[in-house]
Amino acid sequence: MKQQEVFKAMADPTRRAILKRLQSGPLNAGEIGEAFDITPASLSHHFAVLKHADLVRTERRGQYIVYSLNSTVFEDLTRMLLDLFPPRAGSGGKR
Amino acid sequence: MKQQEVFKAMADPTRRAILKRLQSGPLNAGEIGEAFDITPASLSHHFAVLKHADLVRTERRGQYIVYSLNSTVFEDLTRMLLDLFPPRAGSGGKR
DNA sequence: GCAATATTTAGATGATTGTCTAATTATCTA
DNA sequence: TAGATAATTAGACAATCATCTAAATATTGC
Repeated sequence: MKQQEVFKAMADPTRRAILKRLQSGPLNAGEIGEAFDITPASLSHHFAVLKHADLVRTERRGQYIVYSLNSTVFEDLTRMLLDLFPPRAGSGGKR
Repeated sequence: MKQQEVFKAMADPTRRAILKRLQSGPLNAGEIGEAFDITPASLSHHFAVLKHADLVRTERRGQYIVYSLNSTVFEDLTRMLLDLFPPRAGSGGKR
């Protein structure tokens, strides 16, 4: 997995919002864009970054291109963070 | 917590390496710097970013300034990521 | 095939970022 | 107090980034 690409992708608030928007299920580019005040071109750029980091998957559905979260990478991401911040006794865990 | 600052701080490979270096315990700026081929000034800049994101704590110890991981923020970070990527049934967990 | 719609690509621009050198601040010790 | 060491701050510079407009590509339905 491209650790650097993933972290870079997550560094932008718009991209994080896109990921959050996709939690409720796959959406096409236009539907995702409704929530943001940027041009389709800019949005497309963010999609490219997310795709390059393997955080989202795409599938053409006729005229539309449908985006969805790539859940397998999230496990990698979790591992990545646990590696950076190994939980210590007494921290985290229960709420 | 400043979500944006944290993600931005994590986006740089040198800063992630610094965090990783601090896993084994507190170190002063010079000790941390030995591992990297950058000037003290650049290193200091990275420290400032990490501090601003509240990922590290500092304490002056005489001539030296000692850096250590701020473990409380890691829990926040974990929550932040679980929020972005809520684990779904059948994903993650066992290996 | 053609017009309409959805999305991406190309190219440009201003802002942010990582790095450097030089100067400054803080601390120790002789 | 003066010199040495540790680290930061200030200012500059090249590279990267988020955004835009304009043009290109892909698909649908008449």
